[in-house]
Amino acid sequence: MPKAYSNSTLSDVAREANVSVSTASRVLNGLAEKYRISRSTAQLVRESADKLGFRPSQVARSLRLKRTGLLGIVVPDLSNPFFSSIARAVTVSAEAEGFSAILADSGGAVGKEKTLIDQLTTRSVEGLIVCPVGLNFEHLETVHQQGMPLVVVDRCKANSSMVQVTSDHIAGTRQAMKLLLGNGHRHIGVLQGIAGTLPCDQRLQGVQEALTEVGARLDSAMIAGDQFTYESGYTSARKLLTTNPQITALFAMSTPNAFGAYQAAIELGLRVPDDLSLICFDDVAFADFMQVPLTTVSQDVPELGRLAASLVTQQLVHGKVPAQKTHTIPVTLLTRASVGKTSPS
Amino acid sequence: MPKAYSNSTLSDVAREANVSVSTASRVLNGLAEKYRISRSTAQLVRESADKLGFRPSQVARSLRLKRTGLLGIVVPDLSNPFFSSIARAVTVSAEAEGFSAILADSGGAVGKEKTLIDQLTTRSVEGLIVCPVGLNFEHLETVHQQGMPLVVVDRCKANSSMVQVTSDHIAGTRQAMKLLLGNGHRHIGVLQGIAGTLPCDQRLQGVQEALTEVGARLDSAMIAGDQFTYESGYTSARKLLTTNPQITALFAMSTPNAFGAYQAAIELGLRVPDDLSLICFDDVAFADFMQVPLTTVSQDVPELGRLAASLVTQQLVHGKVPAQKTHTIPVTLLTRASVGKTSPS
DNA sequence: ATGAAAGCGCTAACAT
DNA sequence: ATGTTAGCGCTTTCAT
Repeated sequence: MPKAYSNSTLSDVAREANVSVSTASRVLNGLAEKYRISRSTAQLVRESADKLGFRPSQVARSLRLKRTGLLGIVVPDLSNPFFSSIARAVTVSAEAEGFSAILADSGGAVGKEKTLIDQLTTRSVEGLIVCPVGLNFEHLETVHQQGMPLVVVDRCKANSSMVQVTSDHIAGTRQAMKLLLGNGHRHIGVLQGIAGTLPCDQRLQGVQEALTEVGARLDSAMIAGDQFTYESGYTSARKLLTTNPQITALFAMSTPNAFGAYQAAIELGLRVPDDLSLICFDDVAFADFMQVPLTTVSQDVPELGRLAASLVTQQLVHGKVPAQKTHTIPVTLLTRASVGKTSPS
Repeated sequence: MPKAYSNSTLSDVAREANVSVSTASRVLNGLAEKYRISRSTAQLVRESADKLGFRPSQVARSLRLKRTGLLGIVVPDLSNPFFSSIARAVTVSAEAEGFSAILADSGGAVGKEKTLIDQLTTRSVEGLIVCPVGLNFEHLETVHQQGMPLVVVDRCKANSSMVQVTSDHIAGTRQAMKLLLGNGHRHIGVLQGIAGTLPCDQRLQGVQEALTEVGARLDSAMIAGDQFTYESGYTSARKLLTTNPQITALFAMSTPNAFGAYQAAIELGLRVPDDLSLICFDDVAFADFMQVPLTTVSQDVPELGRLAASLVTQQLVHGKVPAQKTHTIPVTLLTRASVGKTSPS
């Protein structure tokens, strides 16, 4: 019975089979044909390898071949379903192409993100998929310019030469706004995430565009928030709703933002959707079982990850440099119960 | 301005500094003192390294030192918040101890799990944290017996010599059952997950024990289900509720199970908690915003991951072999709204 | 206080 | 059809 995991090396196998290491290497790498190695020798080598439970050292191969088959993936928070879903898609896609992925969690800190990417390059990952914190891209640009295949997901950078994958924030937001506006809402508050990040900026732009089309404009007093978190949603919704009592609808940039807003609404005695409509970007699991099922703009999260992974593996295995820099994934409006019509006044 | 990422090697640095590679290596590894290398030489080496943007190759180091600083983590489904939360805790803890983690998703297939672990060992990971599918442990036992530091999380194996970390399923279930029984429920249906896995078996045992204490017993006709999924919960709840109309409460083994059950209840015209009480193991994000906030037995998921990671890193960096084989993490009953009293009959 | 050289396990160019 | 050998980039023993 061969040991399943051993520390025997190629030279052990060669010795056992009475052949040279090159012959052993060739056979074990399926190059027997090409080198016209006799069937009997090949067979012998394979048996020896089997007997010794030979496992080729990827480390040694990597050093020799200068290819590690390693990808790095960094996200701001893996406990956030949005990012874990991306991480899953990346891992699975990478695996299918023969790559393994080293996972890193930046905790939303740019400094940490930088350190992690540094470590990953030091480990000779062949490609990088990163969901950046989104405010500083210098370290990403640098590593990209040095020739590292790199794909940025979600919090992209405007005007960048890096390959980027993101949802269609503008179209998604416009759909959401269209629903709100079509239902008579004219005083719409915006709960924003991290200002300056592309998802945030583009959603803001979508709001503006939609408003412009109906001859309105976005008052900066109607915008609040600074994180994609529950707390930010709660605090900013409270602020907005007390300062601007004329608000009939809230557009939240994330699900946690929306839940925070919902809580704020309850505390202020506002019923959703009767007194206040609520819509948000991102989707929740089990949204249908919520007190008020949220109407959302749902992103195709696995597709973001899948595409990002494929963009780097295609480049790695087939040398296909992505023709397009910016890849935009469509989103879907999921109409549930949290948006209502304004009462005719 | 030094290049941030380059491909210059140690010998490049040595040449630049007019010293030997050994000296360069020593200085750059902080061994200058120990080898009594002159301050000026050391300084020169550092400057050269800086100038060339030298980044030591971890793969070369790994080959030489036979230490990769790599951990493997495999889970059945990273898009499940339970597992992504574990993965996060593991990654972060590992990182803090100087390790990186390769992430792998088995998709709940034992065969895949086996292949992945095989690949990971081939990549010379120094330790393994695995949330197994939970039905077959041979491959895990094997790799463990070969001396690989390995910690099993969640779906553990009874009577194993492997190091295992899991929640206190029995105590948690008994707490849940105590609540149900205290509220007068005597006809309690059980929605189980993957039969044969330890979490499933122990929860079943907890149900039995609690029932025995009040002089009742668990009828096998009151158990249904075969996965920890929504569908399994839905199907088995429908079956149980139609076959046994006397049921007043359902104990679900997972949150998705519980949501499936909730849907089934709605369709059967049963109100929760008035007509049917519902309680489940695992917790949901935003449970408070559910139509009927679920009463749950909440696991300390991050702690499961943290402990597992620490168990392997402690062994790796300090040679501390875990004294205990089985590590049980306490759980907490979170009383919300889905459990009611039976109507006096 | 520093250097030369072996060798970790593998692949591939260059023999024969 | 198979073997010899250099070398990937690093650490460390042994010299000096």
